[in-house]
Amino acid sequence: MLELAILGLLQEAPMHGYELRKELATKLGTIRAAISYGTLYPTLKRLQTAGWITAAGNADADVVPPLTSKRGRVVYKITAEGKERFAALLAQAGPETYDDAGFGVHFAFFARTDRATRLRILEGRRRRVEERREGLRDVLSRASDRLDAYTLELQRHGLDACEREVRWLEELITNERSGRSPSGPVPPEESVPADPGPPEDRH
Amino acid sequence: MLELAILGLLQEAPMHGYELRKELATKLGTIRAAISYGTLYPTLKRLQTAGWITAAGNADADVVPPLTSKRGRVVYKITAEGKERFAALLAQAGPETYDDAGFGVHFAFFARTDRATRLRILEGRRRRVEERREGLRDVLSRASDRLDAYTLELQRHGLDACEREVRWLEELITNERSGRSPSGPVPPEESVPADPGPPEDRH
DNA sequence: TCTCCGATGTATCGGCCCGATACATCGCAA
DNA sequence: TTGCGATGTATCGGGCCGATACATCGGAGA
Repeated sequence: MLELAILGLLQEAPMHGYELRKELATKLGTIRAAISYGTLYPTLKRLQTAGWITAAGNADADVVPPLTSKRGRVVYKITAEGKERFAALLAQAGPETYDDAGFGVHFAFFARTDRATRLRILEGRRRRVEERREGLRDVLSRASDRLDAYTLELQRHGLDACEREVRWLEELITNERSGRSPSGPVPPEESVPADPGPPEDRH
Repeated sequence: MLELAILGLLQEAPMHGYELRKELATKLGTIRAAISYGTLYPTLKRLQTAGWITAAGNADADVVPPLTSKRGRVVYKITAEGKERFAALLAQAGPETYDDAGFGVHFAFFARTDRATRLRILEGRRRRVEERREGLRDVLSRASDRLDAYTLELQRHGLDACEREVRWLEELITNERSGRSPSGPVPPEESVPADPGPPEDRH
C-alpha cells in the first residue's frame, strides 16, 4: 500500500524522506495522519533493493538535487522500472484494494488511473462496504438483546457511516459512467492538473 | 487493544478461540470485520504467560467446561489478576485510546466503565477528531490548487466524516453529563444488562 | 457400513506498519 | 561559545494481518 503511494509521489518529483512524509500526509490525510519513519525508511530500502527507486546522497551523486544542499540528505528518484511497477499496481485490484487504507491510496491516484479501472475499484469497494453494512444490520436486528446500549450505539454509528459511504460511492460511479469528473459539472476535457491519462514512461 | 477486548469478553464467560473470534466480530463489527487467527492465538499465549488468563483442554482440566466436550478444544478463562488487569486497562487512557481502533474497543466496553472515565475518553477522542478535521480543512483551503479533483474529493469526504463524528461525540458527551444512557430518554436507573457501575474485583 | 467432504477448531510463518528511541547537523539566540 | 530547537536519517521490538497447514467431527451418499 505504502509502496504505491511512494512510487506515485516520486513520479511527480524526486524527494528526500522528510519531504515524502510531508507530502504523504497532505495527500493521504484522510487515510492516516502521518506515516511513521519506522515504516517509511524500511520501505524505501525495500524499493531500492527491488530497483524501483534510486537513492542519491548530495556528495556522491553527479546530479545536483534542486533543494538546498545539506549533508546527510538522501534524495530518492523513481526509475523506469519503478514507473512500470507503479502502473501495474494502479491497474491491478486485489482484495486488499478494497479495505479502508488500500482503497484510499488507490483513490488518491485516480487522476492517473484509466476510467475502466476506476469503475472496477469503485464497484469493488462498494461491494465491500455493502457487506459490512449487511453484517451490521444483522447484528442490530438479531443480537440486539445480547448487547448493551453502548455497543448498540457503536454499531448504529458504524452502520450510518457505511450507508453514507455507499451513497457517496454510488454518486461517484454515476459520475464516472456519464463521463463527469468527481463533483464537477461535466468538464470540457480532462480536469487533471498536469498529466492526463495513464503514465507512459518517458523520462 | 485486542488484549482489552479478549479480557472483556472472557469476563462474561469462558470460551475457546473460535467462539472468541465470533463474539469479537459481533461486538467489534464496526472496528474490524473479524480478528485474524494469526493475531488471536499469539495474543492468547501472551495473556497466558502474563497470568491474565488460563487455558484448559478438556482432558487435563479438573473443571468440566460447560460446552460440548470435543477433543482438541482449548477453553480460556480469565483469572483474578486478569480481572484487575481489565479494570486497569479500562480506566487508563493513553494516546492510543483515541485512535479509531483504540477508541472503538474502549467504547464497546463503556457499560463496564465509570462515568468519569467515559467522559474523559469521549472528550479525548473528540479532540483527536477535531485535530484531524482542522488538518483536512487546512489542506482544502491552502493546498487545493496543488491537488487533483479526486484527491480533493477524498479529502472532502474525510472532512465530512470528521464533522459527523464530532457531532456524534458531542451528543454522547451531552447525554453523559445529563446522566442519560446513549440515545435513551433518561433511564430510571442504569440500563446496563447485568453489572452496573465499575467492576470491583470480587471473585 | 464405509468414504468423502465441509464445518469446526488450533496453530505457525513471513511481512507490513507503528511508536519509541537514538543520533547527527544546522541556524540562531543568549 | 554554548546550548537548543528544527531538520533529517535510521533502527528496534512488537502488534496485527493474510496465507497456510493440520487435525477432528458429523453427516450425505455409494
